[in-house]
Amino acid sequence: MPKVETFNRTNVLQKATEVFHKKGYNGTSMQDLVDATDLNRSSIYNSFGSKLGIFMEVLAFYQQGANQNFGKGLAEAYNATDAIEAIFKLTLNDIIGDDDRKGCLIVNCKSEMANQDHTIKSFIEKNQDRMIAMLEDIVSKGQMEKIFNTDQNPNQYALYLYTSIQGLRMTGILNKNEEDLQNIIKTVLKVLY
Amino acid sequence: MPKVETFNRTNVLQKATEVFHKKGYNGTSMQDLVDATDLNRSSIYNSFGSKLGIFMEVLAFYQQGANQNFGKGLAEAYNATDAIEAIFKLTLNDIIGDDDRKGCLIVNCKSEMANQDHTIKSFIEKNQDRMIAMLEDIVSKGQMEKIFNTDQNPNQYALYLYTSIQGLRMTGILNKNEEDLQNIIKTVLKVLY
DNA sequence: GTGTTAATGAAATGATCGTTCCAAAATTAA
DNA sequence: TTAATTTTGGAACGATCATTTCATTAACAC
Repeated sequence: MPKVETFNRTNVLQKATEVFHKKGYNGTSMQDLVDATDLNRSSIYNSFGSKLGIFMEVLAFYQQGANQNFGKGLAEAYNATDAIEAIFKLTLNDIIGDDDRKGCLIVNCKSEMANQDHTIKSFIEKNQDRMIAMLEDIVSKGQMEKIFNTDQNPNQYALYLYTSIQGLRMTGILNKNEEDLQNIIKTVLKVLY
Repeated sequence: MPKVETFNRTNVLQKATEVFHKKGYNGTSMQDLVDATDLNRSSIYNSFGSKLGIFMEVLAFYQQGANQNFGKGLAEAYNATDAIEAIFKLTLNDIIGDDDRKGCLIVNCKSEMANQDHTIKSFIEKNQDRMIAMLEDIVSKGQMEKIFNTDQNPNQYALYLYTSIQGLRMTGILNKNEEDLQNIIKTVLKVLY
């Protein structure tokens, strides 16, 4: 019956993610998206509804990529130490690997929009819940394995680690020295032992 | 000779700061500033040059206010423990006291613009240098007083603390629970002892 | 008071904003 | 091949963007 969507949706989201990541939500125009995706204006609106619509899909796309990375890292971890170090190592690699020093799209989005748009706010709350659940799980296992201390409960340590990751992403925007960043991570994790 | 500037510059910067803080740089329009400051468009351009011009002054104004707060807190500190706790306590109060949960203007600005505008980037680098110098000084004294350990040198600890403060500001945007935030701070500082 | 100078008010600048509209092109079921 | 359906291309929408222009108003030195 109908003509089918011809473009590669993943590819388009990839391109759109790059633009939003580099320029932020308010700094990105529809024209920027048209240029980056090689899609027509109408096609964007037809497929994503609005600027906020495509941005929400971009956020989900970005989050999915990060989750996959974490998943792989955790799969190779033999104990809680490996696991938590994998999380921070992947974050560090993401920081070091980005020559533009854009920071984390989700952290940036939180800073730009969480206090203004309810849809964004609740997306990020869910993202936070997932991150904290993951960290809590690692801490919990580490405490059962007697590798981590029990000075704080897993949820408290998870919120601490989540906070540290956000701080790391912010610092990574201006500090290019890998050794410095590794040192911060070392200090952050020391309290667990 | 000339008619003199009639408006209260501090008052105008105060109002402009509120707007930029709430909506971000790209989210704020010149019309927003006209409405908030009760100044005429021409007067804004006449006195501040451009949107980026007034924003730079807003950043300096905001930074100055924060510095004064830190200064007062540090003046009352008898030792390094008091000092570092004052810094985090003031940060916590700033987070808790803001019902809009806007986060820190400078952290937000870093996330939005540091990778795009060179003037902004260098402002924030200087701000970071000052913050780290202040923290380094506290750590240094604490180590001399034998209150803090010497596992890391003052500069390394300072960067760690700076990173933690940024993380705290990000977490504070969505987490309203003061107890949780205090707990994070406790965990952050534990590594020093 | 007069002359000088700069701040002000209000309108207008061209560019760009996000979004819509509609005819044309393209795809599939029949 | 035809009919049905939806994507596409491109122009256009009104609104808003940051900035400029200029006549008017107000303050100071003399």
